[in-house]
Formats: sequence, structure tokens, C-alpha cells
Amino acid sequence: MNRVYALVDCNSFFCSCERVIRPHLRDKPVVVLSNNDGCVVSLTPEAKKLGIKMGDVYFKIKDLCNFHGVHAFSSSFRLYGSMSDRVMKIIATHVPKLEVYSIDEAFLVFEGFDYYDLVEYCKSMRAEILKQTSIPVSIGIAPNKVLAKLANNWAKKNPEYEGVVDVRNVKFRDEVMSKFDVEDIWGIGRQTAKKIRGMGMKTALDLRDYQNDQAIQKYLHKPGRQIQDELRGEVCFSLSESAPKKSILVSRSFDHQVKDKREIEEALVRHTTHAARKLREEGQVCRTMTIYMRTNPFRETPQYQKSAYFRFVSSTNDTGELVTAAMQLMNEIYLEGYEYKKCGVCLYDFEPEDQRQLDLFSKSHEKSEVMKLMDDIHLLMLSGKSKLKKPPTPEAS
DNA sequence: TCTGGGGTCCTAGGACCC
DNA sequence: TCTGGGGTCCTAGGACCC
Repeated sequence: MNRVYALVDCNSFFCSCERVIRPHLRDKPVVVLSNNDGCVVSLTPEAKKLGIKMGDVYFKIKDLCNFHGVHAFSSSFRLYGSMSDRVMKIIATHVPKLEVYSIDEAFLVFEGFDYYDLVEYCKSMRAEILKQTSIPVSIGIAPNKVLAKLANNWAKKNPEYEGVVDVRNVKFRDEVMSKFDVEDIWGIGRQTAKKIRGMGMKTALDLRDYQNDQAIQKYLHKPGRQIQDELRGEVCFSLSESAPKKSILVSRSFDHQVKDKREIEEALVRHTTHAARKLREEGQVCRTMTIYMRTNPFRETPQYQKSAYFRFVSSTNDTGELVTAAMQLMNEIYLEGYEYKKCGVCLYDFEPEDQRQLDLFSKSHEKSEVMKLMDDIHLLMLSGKSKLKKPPTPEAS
């Protein structure tokens, strides 16, 4: 049966969410900022036209934003998460299989759609998403994921396609690929792009037609070879539907330089508690945790960064056990006298909670009852909070 | 003063075993 | 004494993604 892939991607997603609750910002330049309002993590085409780029440090472009009336928002992930759910649910009613790839993207597989006009089908799906959620999306249709990404990117850059680009036609695909920079190919980052340029290639078409297999293997390794194969129309990356998580990371930057050990300790307790809750939500237990802390690499001050790991005798998702381990690790690596900027906790080596290997003396069963209670209370508090009127999101403009 | 947070996959290299 | 290849496991770190 003919398998066709598609990628649905929400345009300037975080900004679009802010526009949903502030419709008057349609057509206005909007940016959304990271934690502590550090840098730009989402921006609209109108903001892009003013010269603002993804990742720009906000304090450096603040004057520009004020001058041009750019609307800047702190990020509110609860809003983005719920908007994302709504979009994904609509998509799910249109296809038998989808992979939610990120908060604003989903890969789709069309199987048994041989007699459908997929471009028209996707256009109507797009219209429905827009109508029900006010979120504009772009859709790329292709024989595999890398090409679906490429088609999607082309749809974003060329509004005349009305949000849907289909590159299944080989002649049209060649034409698009000949104008598509290697830097923009999914999976090719800065380092790899530099190498590819050094090998004399500029476009996706150049990479597809590059014949020296040994050089590809030597310099671009397995990922490079797979991307080249997909550019040639083969399928290397299949759809992965809701794979369980393999690691959970919780980290934050401080909004100031931190010297005090107590303050780092408190942050690590918070992060560990948060991570443990996420782990239980996944229905998993972990065998290994690492913590890390580091100074501010953008400063001229003395630099220090260190991580340490802890391996549990029997896997756990118990907050108390995890926090105890985190504190022990912290004492191993914390050094007096440095100005710390960030710390974090990572949990990995998971197994399903109901299959865990218990050691002889483990009391995990009684503990997990306590943990369940804690999570219920947390949920209750969340739902209570969400009913309260939220203070307006700080608007930095 | 001010530079995000959360993930996955791959490779290299060391330790250890036969 | 000690030469060698191969396999496996583990860890660190790079690169990439959104």
C-alpha cells in the first residue's frame, strides 16, 4: 500500500497562542521570551522583518521592540500545552496514525488514501484547525519525514501555496531541492552544514546527488547517510507513536548569580521534586540520577561546572529517596567561592513501575501509596488554581 | 543588570574478558 | 615474560532537534 508522510507544523506557535487570547495582535509583530525574559524563543514574520531573530537576547533588542511597537510576552507553557492538545486532537480525527513530535508539530502517515486528493484533504484539515483554534498551520506532504519537513518549510516560505506543499512529484521536488540550502535540511545542524559546504555542496539537491559514499560515512556518519537516503526518497525514519520517555530533565537558570549553598540546595530540591512527579506521571521508576551545576559561561568570572551521578540499588520514583541522593551529590560537587548561574537534575535508566525489581529490604510499596497521595494533592491544587483569575501576563512593551 | 529548557541519538575510548 | 584480536559494557561528550 502507498504510504505518504506529512508534517503539520503550527506557525510561530507560542506567538500564535498569545494572539488567540489577544485577537487584536493579528498582523502585529509579536515575540515570546524564555525563562527570566532572557531571549526570544518564538517570533512572528512581522517581527522577523524588523530584523529580530530566534535566540536574540531580549535586553539587546528591547529598544528596537519599543520603537517598532513589538509586543513581547513571557512564556506561559500551560496555555501553549492546552492549545497544542486541541490542535493534535483535531489532527487525530483526520488520520489513522500520527506522531506528536513536539509541542507544535506532528508527523502523519496516510495509508489507504490512494484515491484522495491529499492536497485538498490537508487544506480542509488546515482550515478546520484554524476555524476551531485560530492557530495557523503549515503542512508538507512527501514520501518520508525529511522530505515532509522540507515541503513544510517551503510552504512557510511561500504563502502562495496556501499552507500546503506536496513534493511527491519528482520534477517539482527537484526544483524545490535545488533552491533549498543544506543548512535548512532537518537533521543538518551548524557543524554538519559547515562540513557539507566544505565538501562543495550548497543545496539539498547537491547532497542528494553526491556520489562519494565513503566520504559521507566518514564525515557525516550514520545520520548524514540516512538523511541522504531520505532525500533520495527512501524511508529511514518511521513513525514512532507515543514512545515512553527515556530521561527526564529539570533545570533552570537563576535570575542572579548565586554563591550561597543553601540557595542551590533549595533549587535542587525543587527540581528533583518536580522531576520525581513527572517520573510518576510516566508510570516509570529510574535507576540513575545526575545533578549538575555551573557558573555563567558568558561572564569573565572564574568558571566551574560539574556533574555527578547516583545509581540506586533498586529503581525508584520516590521523592524522598531522590532528594536525599541529590543532596548527597550536591555535597560532592559544590565548591565554595563560585557564582553559580544554573543547576539541574536528570533522571534516566527507566523501567515500568509495575515491573520494577525490588531489593530485599525495599519498602517501595508502602511508599508509592504516599507518593500517589502527594500527586493527587498536587493535581487538586493545580485545578483549584486554574479556576482563579490569572494575573495578566507581564507585557514588556 | 540582562544569554531557555527538555529531549534523543551517535561515537569514541577505556576497561575488561576470553 | 606478554602478543593480539574481538566482543561487550560503560561513560563522556558532541550534535542535533524543537
